[in-house]
Amino acid sequence: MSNTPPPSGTPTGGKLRSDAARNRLKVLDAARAAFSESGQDAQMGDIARRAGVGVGTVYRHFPTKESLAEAIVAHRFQETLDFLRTEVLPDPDPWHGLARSLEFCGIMQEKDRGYAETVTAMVGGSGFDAAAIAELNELTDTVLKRAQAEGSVREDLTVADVSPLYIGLCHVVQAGVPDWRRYLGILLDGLRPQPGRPRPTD
Amino acid sequence: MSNTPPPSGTPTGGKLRSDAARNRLKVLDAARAAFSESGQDAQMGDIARRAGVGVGTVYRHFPTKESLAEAIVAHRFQETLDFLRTEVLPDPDPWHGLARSLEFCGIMQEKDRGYAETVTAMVGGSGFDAAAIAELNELTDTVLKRAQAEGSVREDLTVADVSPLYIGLCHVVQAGVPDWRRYLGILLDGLRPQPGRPRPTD
DNA sequence: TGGTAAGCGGAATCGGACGTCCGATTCCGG
DNA sequence: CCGGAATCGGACGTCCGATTCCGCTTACCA
Repeated sequence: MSNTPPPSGTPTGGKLRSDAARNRLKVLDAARAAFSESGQDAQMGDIARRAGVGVGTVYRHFPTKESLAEAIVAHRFQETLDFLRTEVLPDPDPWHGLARSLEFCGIMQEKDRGYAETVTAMVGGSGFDAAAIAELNELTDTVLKRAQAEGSVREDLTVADVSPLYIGLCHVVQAGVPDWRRYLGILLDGLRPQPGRPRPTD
Repeated sequence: MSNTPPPSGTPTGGKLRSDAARNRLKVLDAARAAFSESGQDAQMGDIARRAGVGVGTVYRHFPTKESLAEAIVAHRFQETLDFLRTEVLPDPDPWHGLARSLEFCGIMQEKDRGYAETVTAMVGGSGFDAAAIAELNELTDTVLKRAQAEGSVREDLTVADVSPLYIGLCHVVQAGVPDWRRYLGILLDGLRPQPGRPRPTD
């Protein structure tokens, strides 16, 4: 016992020795690549190799594979928030913004086999930085309300209805459906105000 | 070498000794239960235990875990086809039939953690009884065309557009979204003839 | 520059799942 | 009722990936 190396959450706790800090980044990069390619099947040994580092070093920074995976997920989460903040929220056309945010999810999934897992975690809100979750919901809610205000989205939808769309889309992409954008089109049409069926409440 | 135990595809090749036949069924049942609970993570040892049989027996009937999994998938596939044949096709209301077939998928997924995998395989048509795949497509196509004929579904949809819906839905259910039926509702609305946007071709 | 604690590398260890093997047991035709 | 072919059962071998351990190296400060 007597062992509690720097908690090593994403934010580096105390200062690290310069080489340690450098290695930490190399490991994160390598892990990002490995998880993107292989999802949870990525191997610690492989990550170490890609990082040009020994396994021991990987474990020094992230005590378990799971903790490393979490760090990657958190990073992807931030990337997603960034996109919403800088691209979707400022979009003058709320409907377009909403569509783009879904498309973004599909594109990410194409590049990153682990993205679906991230999305599921985000939506499920499981064990996450509460602030990040809150911001995500707030951003989504804002865009949704704006779109409803301009009449481009049905009135009865809430954030809780939109979240699952991301999950479904990611997995459709993951399953290798080549023109997932067509699927996305169907989803989007389902969000439009429905003429004959104005309020599918319940 | 010199070994090629009864090919052991789903249809029992030659006659089995009575106890062997009995055990084969016990194994299949146990496997069904195990895969339903744990998906691909189900363990051979556990399956044997549930079946009240030694691992050796399991391996006698299914030379690898994968072959056992395939048998289960094939079984689920047949169940699905049965549902389409007996419940959806005869439904006088094609739209209702279509909706029910999607709902069926959600319900199966709730009961069976491995169902999404089955659906993905069915849709991808990977390594499957070609006849079964053909029937699946034909059934779906028939229902879809009927619905289009009565004007309840947009004209531009094809089987290829509908299949991904199943994949997405399964995974939404799998992710634990409690009211996935609401998600299903959005999907279905997206299938309706779209007033302002009649032909999202491309 | 020397001392030293922080870091490093990677061989060795652990654990656990699949699949094999073979002696014991059970069906079934004659 | 018998003999042996077909089956069983489950201990054991194999493989593979995560994690640990520890002697060696290096950054950093007085």
